[in-house]
Amino acid sequence: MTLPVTETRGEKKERTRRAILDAALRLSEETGLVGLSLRQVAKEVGIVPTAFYRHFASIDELGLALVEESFSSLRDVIRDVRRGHPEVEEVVDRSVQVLDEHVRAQRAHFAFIARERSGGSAVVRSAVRHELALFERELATDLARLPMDQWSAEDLQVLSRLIVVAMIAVAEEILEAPDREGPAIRARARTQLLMLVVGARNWRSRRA
Amino acid sequence: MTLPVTETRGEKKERTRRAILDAALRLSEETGLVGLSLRQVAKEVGIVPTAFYRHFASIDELGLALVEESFSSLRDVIRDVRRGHPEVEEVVDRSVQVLDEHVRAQRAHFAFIARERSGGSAVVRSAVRHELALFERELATDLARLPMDQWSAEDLQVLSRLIVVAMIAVAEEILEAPDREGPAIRARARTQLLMLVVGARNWRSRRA
DNA sequence: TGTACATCAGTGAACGCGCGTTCACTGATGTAC
DNA sequence: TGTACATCAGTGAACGCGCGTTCACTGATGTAC
Repeated sequence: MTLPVTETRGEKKERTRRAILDAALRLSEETGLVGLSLRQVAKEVGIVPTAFYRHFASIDELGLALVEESFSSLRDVIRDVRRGHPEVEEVVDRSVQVLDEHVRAQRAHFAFIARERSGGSAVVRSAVRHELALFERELATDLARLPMDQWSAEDLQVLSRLIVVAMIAVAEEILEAPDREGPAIRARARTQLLMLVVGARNWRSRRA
Repeated sequence: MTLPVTETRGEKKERTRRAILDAALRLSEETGLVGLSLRQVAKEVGIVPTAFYRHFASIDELGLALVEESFSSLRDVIRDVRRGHPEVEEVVDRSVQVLDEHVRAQRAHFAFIARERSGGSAVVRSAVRHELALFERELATDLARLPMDQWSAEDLQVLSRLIVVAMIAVAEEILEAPDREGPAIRARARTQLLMLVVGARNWRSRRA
């Protein structure tokens, strides 16, 4: 334990808030956010149930905070891929590698998105879907920078959707499979993205 | 009401069982299967809570029955596409049309699969994933009949996965969007499948 | 630096509620003779 | 066809439990002077 002497009231509160978020993330991996009770979270954190209200007005509000956190982790994937400014030839390999690393490093965040996207609480579910829609658009603008500038905005959006749903499925596989299956999953993910890229490359000519 | 005189005890029981399944399907559309209580279902059906046990040992067992029903509806999609024995050129249009019809006709079944695939009950979730894996393999054998016979089994499997996750996403869009957006969703679904087909057509040559 | 007061994270008792499950039961339907 | 008994879907009371939420509180930290 850190020395309480050096900790201000605000720092202590923030630490408890953090503990609540972590406990909720951990406990909801088994039951989903709907299966989570305020009392369970409080018990896990080591506070009395009513103290929960000093930090969040409800489990739903806690859920919205987790949506933000989790999507921050998701955006890190794009940012990290982009940071390597890979050539077109290697963008697939780099994307799969970065996705795999981030999913393993932030399991709970990716599991949260995959689960709560169709999970129980209407308010959290719609927040997740909203963020996913934004994320798809961000990806579409990234794709527009690749040499596919003859594409319509609609087609970029469709490709972006295909990539996002495929990669969510890959993330789910990574999360639920034992580590030793990692190489096979990455190989399949690579094939999936390559098929999408091949489709994309040949798209304009087929339409013309 | 039908005349009770003509109904045997077995028929009456089957009718109640059916009512329980329908009530569960309806009620769980709002809360997911986890959010569903035995008492809610019983109340909706118009029986006393304890009578539930004459039909199912638990909500999970009820859930497994719904998994079977729902996948029967999903398989109807493939079967109906196949029945039209479409030429390669029209298989995309026919698939989108059939999917759209079936999703609208059996909303609750498709919503159930999409939701419980990552939903709360471990036993139901794993049943859904198992069935989805079987379904993907069935689709892969169907794809093998199309003129892509040089493909490896692994690549067929990957393509099949891509199609399934994309079409589940389409089904989710159809389910949550108002009817008037139907044409736009179908157009996007068509573009998605076409991109996948274009990728598939050009796949072998790219690898060689 | 010392004192008096305000703030507020966390406490603990208490509430009413819906839950799954038990149990002994009822009475209509089905079956054996 | 009539009677005596078995079956079993559905009833109704009762249980203990965990839930979210209320309320008045404590006592350490922070602030004004």
